[in-house]
Amino acid sequence: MKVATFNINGIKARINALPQWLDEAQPDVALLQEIKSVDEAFPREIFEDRGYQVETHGQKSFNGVAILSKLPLEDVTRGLPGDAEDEQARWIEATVMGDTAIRVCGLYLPNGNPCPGPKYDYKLSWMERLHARAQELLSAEEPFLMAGDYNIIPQDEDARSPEVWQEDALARPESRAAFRRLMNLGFTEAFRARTQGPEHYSFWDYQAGAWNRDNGIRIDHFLLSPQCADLLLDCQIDKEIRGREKPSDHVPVWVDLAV
DNA sequence: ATGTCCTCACTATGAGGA
Repeated sequence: MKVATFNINGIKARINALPQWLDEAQPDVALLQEIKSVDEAFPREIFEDRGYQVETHGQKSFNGVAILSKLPLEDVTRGLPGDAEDEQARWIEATVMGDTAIRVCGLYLPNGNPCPGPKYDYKLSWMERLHARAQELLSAEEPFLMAGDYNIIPQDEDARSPEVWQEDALARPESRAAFRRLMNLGFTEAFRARTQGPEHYSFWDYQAGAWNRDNGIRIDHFLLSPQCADLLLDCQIDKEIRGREKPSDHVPVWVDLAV
């Protein structure tokens, strides 16, 4: 089973590029971030026509996550638990009903800039809620994964120019520590389980010729529960997508699971 | 680390977010 994550940076702007990638990559499940659309305006027919079940958790203008799945989805839930006041659409869960049922969580973790400031505080508190939800899910001792735009550069090797990011919310020590605490619950970061070394990125800024200079960062991640990590066959970054017509600033990352 | 892109607003430039 192939599961992908892709921050599309707006469904309207990616109305051609996203279906084209789906047709080529043929993921069984696609976790989308930054759909920037309310649920009613999401063009679900485009994906239903391709055999995907479509579940969205959108909001106007900003954020918004979705799950596309060729396998049936059950128990879809929307919103990260832990703060009834939080209006931002950044979390969606569903159980993918293949031969082995797998709980998938799609997430768009807050950017957190500028830092320090309220946005950084929100990022860190959101990560505490993520930690709590992860603990709950781990206690079931079943295969599950949490994937999406984490807005975290885990280590210096995950940036072309780490010195530039030192004071940024994506790389600040508190951000990295929160990500490590999450990992230390027992997750496997799928990409690093298979590929070591620098020069692997999932985001290149639109500005300053970042793509042409390969000035990227790796911020889109798959965290696998122990039972899910046992199923991991492969994890790759579809880098080539960034060089296409009207691309997102992120590219898809995917895992192949022995399911 | 700004040479851009995306969305929305009391429509066509500016604000806010990344």
